[in-house]
Amino acid sequence: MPTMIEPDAAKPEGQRARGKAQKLQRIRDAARALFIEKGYDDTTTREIAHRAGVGLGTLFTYAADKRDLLFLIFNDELEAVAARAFAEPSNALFIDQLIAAFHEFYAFFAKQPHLARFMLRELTFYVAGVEARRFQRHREQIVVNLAEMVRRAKQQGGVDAGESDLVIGHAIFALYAAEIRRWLANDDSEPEIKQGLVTLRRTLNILITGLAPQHGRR
Amino acid sequence: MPTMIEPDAAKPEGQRARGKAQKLQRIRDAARALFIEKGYDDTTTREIAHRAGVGLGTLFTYAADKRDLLFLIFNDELEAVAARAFAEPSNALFIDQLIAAFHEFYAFFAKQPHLARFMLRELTFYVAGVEARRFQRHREQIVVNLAEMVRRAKQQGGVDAGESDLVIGHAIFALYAAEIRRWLANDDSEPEIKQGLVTLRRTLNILITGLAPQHGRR
DNA sequence: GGCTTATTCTGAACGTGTTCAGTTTTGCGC
DNA sequence: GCGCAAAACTGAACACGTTCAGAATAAGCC
Repeated sequence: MPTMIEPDAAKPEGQRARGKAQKLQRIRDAARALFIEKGYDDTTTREIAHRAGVGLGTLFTYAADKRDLLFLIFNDELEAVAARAFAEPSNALFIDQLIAAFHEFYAFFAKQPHLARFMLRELTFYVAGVEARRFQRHREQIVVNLAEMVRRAKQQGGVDAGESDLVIGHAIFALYAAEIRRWLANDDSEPEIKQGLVTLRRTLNILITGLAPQHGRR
Repeated sequence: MPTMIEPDAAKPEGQRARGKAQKLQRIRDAARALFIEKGYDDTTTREIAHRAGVGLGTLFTYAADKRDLLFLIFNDELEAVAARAFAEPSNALFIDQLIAAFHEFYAFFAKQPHLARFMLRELTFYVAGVEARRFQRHREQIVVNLAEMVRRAKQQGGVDAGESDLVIGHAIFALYAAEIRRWLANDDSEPEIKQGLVTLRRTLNILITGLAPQHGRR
């Protein structure tokens, strides 16, 4: 069956690009299924390649390394989560705004606590892969979003600090990151979102209220 | 030269224990030298075993895995640093007490920025090795020390927060951990301690002062 | 269609961390 | 000294992540 001039494809893409896209999707699906089924460490790259129906070497033309496969899977979802978290400005109390935003992340990570642990483990410090770098940019974007949230709260009078929005954003993110780690580290069972958010709220409240007495010195 | 009855050893230890102690020391020295010389990733366990004059398998009776070797080397020093950091109570301003304590850690990590990065990378989440667990206990101990510092500051009137000492200790540690990571992540050159502490101070000051306006609402 | 070039794919081969069955050494009672 | 059980040691073997020289395939051109 040769020279069958393009069935119905109106795409400007050649069949090369389509092949790549399909393979990428198969690799993504295979990796996701196996990572969830067997965990990150117990999944071998050979298995992923086999399940995706590609050669072992091919895997590494789509992802820089095994780590990158993990990010390849979750980056899209994670960006969607972030988009939802920082969607529209709110008039609620600043602390409630923060908790509402972070709630999205807690809910997302609670769905795959095991892999969440790995993502949070692997994100510390620089990595080589393209997707890993995307992950880190995404992280920085969250800080920027938090800074923007601080800026608005300042305007509305809910916040009045003598520091730049960005530095404050970093501080908020640091507390969130530490809390979510502690929340996920607890054990292998399904983590309790509500409980995690209560603890996070207490911690963030310290930052908002401050430690020093209102008028005291020393 | 047989039956030479113990040259001058007054130790109650048999020569077995002494042999073990010596080997452990040789392994420590070899690992430290190579890690510093070539970096963590570029050092192989074979090299370490060879340099230490032991078989490859022997290495893993002294450390659970390669990671554990890293902690095996630095745990002692790190505990000494912590002891110095939290030595005696001070009457200085709370923020100055904190900076003075963390200064010890910054100075220590600045000596081996490359390996420091690895330690901070590897410490996230549970690990198998004995030394790695010791490292985590050490981490928790710092939080406890910070909580104690908070308790004293409360008594002296420098701090007046509606939260438990331990929760506050965790928050302080979270901010410190995030800052020291950012400080070390910047590049491969020697990090500037002074600069790092300035940033840390700004961040911790936010926690102490708080974000909310003193009397305002909303 | 044929030819050439660029892209993509592939699995054998490599390097490395880790294990473990077998060997060597030590401690100890006689 | 002499056996003998326990402890410590060892390197060949294994499993896995990653690389790369060459094979296969698509694209472009006549």
